[in-house]
Amino acid sequence: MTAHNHITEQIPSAEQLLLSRGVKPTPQRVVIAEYLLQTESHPTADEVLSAVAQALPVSLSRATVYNTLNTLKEAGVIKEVLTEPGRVRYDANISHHHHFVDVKTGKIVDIPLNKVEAIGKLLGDQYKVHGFQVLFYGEVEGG
Amino acid sequence: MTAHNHITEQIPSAEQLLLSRGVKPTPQRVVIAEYLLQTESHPTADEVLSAVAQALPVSLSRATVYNTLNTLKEAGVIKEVLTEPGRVRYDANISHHHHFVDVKTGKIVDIPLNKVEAIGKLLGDQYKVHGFQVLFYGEVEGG
DNA sequence: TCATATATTTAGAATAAGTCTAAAGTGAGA
DNA sequence: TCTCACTTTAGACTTATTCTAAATATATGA
Ligand SMILES: [Mn+2]
Ligand SMILES: [Mn+2]
Ligand SMILES: [Zn+2]
Ligand SMILES: [Zn+2]
Repeated sequence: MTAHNHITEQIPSAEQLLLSRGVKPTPQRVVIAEYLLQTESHPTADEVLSAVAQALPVSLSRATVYNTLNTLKEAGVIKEVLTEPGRVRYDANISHHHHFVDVKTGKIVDIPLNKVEAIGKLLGDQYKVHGFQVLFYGEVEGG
Repeated sequence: MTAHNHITEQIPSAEQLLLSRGVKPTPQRVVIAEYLLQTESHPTADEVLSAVAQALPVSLSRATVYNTLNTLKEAGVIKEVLTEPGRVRYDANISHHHHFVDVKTGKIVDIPLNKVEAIGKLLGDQYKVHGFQVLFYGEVEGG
């Protein structure tokens, strides 16, 4: 990495991330991971495809986007976010955090864990909470 | 309602519920509402169809199941529950409560609000919590 | 290097949940 | 009884996602 190469500055980190999780960093995987790492928009597979297709010199197929998203998810690089029926969204923020869905704009923003400590109380003035849902995953005794 | 008619005992309550929400209680709607009111399984549309199709003297089409589930949801009789990609589940428990997904069996059980008050702490010995997700719906300032 | 094995990508077919359409059925009131 | 709005229906359609089978690329190692 040279000092004047400011465009590819962050590429090594996505590559390193994939390598550290045992995922071979192909160009398609790297560019998808980079896109997810720099956005906060929680995009769908389609949104990833259209955002990344032009940024890639080589062509990128729909199947590869889905393959890559599933590979990254299984490797723990990204997480699925389910907010509405029929579409899966993806999030490179794999820390234990939560999401706030703006029902007006559809935007999904991250909520840090500490904001949720007192879940029955207000989130803060900037959020008008219509409702919330807690979804647990685990095992029940005698399930 | 006669004293010896123990089979149709609960039918009036589903009918009354639909009437009270401004939904015309057709036989198809009543039988679907009854099924949802008596189960705790959070069924999908397909599961509703196969559970209810044989219990109904008249035929029941897939489109009517979807129409009815959407009608009941818009009328506030039932709620959608999103737990996994690609399938919507339905819940006649419209109280503000939460869900616990058993990752072993796939069963979804209700969690009352008070259990969730201290969300960072354990749910209780009978639940092994692998993780949880809080999903807010509302509006963000400057969204 | 070359050969070969393995992994990845690809286009397009297939699947599956859900919606739409247009026609037929139903039923409460005029 | 007639009528009109509402409901149900079968099947076509849409859309997100997965599958398939062939083509590419990458890695290994003789
Ligand atoms: Mn999508
Ligand atoms: Mn289903
Ligand atoms: Zn997030
Ligand atoms: Zn429930």
